[in-house]
Amino acid sequence: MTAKIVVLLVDDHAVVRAGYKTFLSLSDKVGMIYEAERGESACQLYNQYQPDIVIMDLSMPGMGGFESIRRLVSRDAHCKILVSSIHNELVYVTRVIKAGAKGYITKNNSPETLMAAVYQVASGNTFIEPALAQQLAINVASERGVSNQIEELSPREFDVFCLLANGLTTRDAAEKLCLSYKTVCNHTTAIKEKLGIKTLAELALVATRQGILETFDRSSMAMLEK
Amino acid sequence: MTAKIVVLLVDDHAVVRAGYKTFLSLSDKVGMIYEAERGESACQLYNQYQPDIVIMDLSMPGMGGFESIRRLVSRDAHCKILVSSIHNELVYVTRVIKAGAKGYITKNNSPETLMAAVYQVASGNTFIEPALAQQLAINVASERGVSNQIEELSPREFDVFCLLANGLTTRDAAEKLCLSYKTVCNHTTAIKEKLGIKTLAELALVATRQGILETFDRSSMAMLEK
DNA sequence: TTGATTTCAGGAAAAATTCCCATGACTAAA
DNA sequence: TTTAGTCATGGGAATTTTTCCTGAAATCAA
Repeated sequence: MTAKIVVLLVDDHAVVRAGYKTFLSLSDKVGMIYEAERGESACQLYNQYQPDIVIMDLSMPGMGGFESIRRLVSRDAHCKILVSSIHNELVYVTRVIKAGAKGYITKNNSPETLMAAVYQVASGNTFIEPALAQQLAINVASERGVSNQIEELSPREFDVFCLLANGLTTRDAAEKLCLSYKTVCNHTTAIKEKLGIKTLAELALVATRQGILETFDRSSMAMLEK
Repeated sequence: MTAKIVVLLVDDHAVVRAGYKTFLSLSDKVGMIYEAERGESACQLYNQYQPDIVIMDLSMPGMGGFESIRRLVSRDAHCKILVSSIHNELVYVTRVIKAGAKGYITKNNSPETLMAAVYQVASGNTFIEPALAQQLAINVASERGVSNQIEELSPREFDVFCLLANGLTTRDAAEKLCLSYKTVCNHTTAIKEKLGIKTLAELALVATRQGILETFDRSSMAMLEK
């Protein structure tokens, strides 16, 4: 057996990091575990320790998970990133893989599944959570784009889409993405065009209906629908 | 000190539960820790073990955190629920407390804060995360109700609000309401001001969270106003 | 009646958006 | 290697939307 797996854990929630550490330490193949709260420090720690695998949460403050993935990959093309997300929507899976991650699992998995994913990714393979992989396969086979028009958005457009859907102004989104205001304007126009919508409100509705935005209180909404 | 604190942990993510267990076991005042993946089983386990405190995640599949709180409280009015959420929006705090929870903290807290919250709630007090409590106090003091600013909209403003929330453009809304475009613009500005929002996307989000959708005619609006 | 509030809307100014264009980077095909 | 295509980025000008201020008419409660 080779050396132990060095892990970099990126998640803004201390509780969640503690959970991962507990799970990971069940295996004797895992060595040092470094932790980062956000994307910025993750990049720095990555360079410093050269971990065998990065386990990353998607929804983080600051630059966010997607941008973090892109940066890590642009620095080191062989960077092995396993995304662990609370989202079980297919849109995310495809996006994340496109961005350069090597694996995707949701957080409601057993330690065993997590470790299986870690081994796979750390040894250079890919790992998509079986249930999601199934759905993905079906979707692809049935010729229907994963989530219709949203899939047609370019990666950058998707970034902008997410921020706008969350209620950010064009200016705020530009700042968050470190882009010119005009660029975001142009992306926004393209997004509206592709999705066939006119207002930001529609954009937010599309996002919520696709489950891209967590609406927090689904139960009471379900009640209203009846 | 009396007997140890019996905890019921409700979160659909195994990793997160593991994190809590790690944090909680740092204290010798915590005794048994039971776990539930979702609201349904939480109710059952609650009856079975009568825990001193329930630590609950908000965003869960199935009945969801919100509904779970209501059920637990309706069964046992003295049920002590500490909500631990990834959301740091005030809306959630107030709604959760209204639903009957006794505490609210976000997930990016230290073990110490978590334990402080657990002690407080378990011993019959309440605990709101300090930072959020601050904001809440400020909001209340400045007279702006947190969640139901919608109540402050005038009837006409509410009409406009509903249309915009459904994705209509200002022009379309004006036509639908037989108003001048400028009038609708002005109403929109007033609405944004009252709700403290900047974009139509936010408007749509507020509407979804309040469960207001496709309520065009005045009759159903009158119902909502009560 | 009086004062407060709501509804309506116009004009001028400010801000946001669209549309068109150009650049550089990258990729896939010929 | 050349070519063609896409993507991301943003500038400039024109256009559209929104804000802000103003006032008039209507309603309502005290």
